[in-house]
Amino acid sequence: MAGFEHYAWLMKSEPSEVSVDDVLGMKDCKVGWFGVRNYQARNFMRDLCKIGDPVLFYHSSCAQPGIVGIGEIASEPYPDPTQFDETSEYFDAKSTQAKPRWVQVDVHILHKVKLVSIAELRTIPGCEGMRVLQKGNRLSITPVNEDEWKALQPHLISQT
DNA sequence: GCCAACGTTGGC
DNA sequence: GCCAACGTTGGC
Repeated sequence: MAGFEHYAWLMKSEPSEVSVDDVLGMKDCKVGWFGVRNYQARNFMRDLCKIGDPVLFYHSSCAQPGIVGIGEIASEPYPDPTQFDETSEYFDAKSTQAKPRWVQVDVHILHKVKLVSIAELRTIPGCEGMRVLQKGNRLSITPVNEDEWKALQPHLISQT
């Protein structure tokens, strides 16, 4: 993806699976982004996520979908262990230790923010183009460019 | 619960 | 390689 522009990442999680509070309760406030089974999303992690890239932590498929926290990419890509776990819903019989099909990165949560709901997000000038707002978007990881990131800043109110 | 949109699968 | 069928996602 030559010339592909990104600055930060928006990463979606269902709070019933892993919420921002769950991550804050984990060691070093860090979580492995397991369970991605979409090639485009995988490729973002494999090829483009860099340690230190800013992350918008987003809750999806819930009563109040939206941005709930700020974090950063905290590891290089590495094989997603759940692909080898026969008891996991993310098990992939076609994946091998020698040739893992799925990778993940660690995400470190820095702090929570006051919810920026998807409805509010749609109204922020400069954020209209965000992938997460596009019809039919289903990627769990989407790039956020620098202009979108800057446009968002006044709306990100830190919460402890 | 509805339903549009999308990715994946598999027969041909 | 085409494409219909199917399953999943996710906001509403």
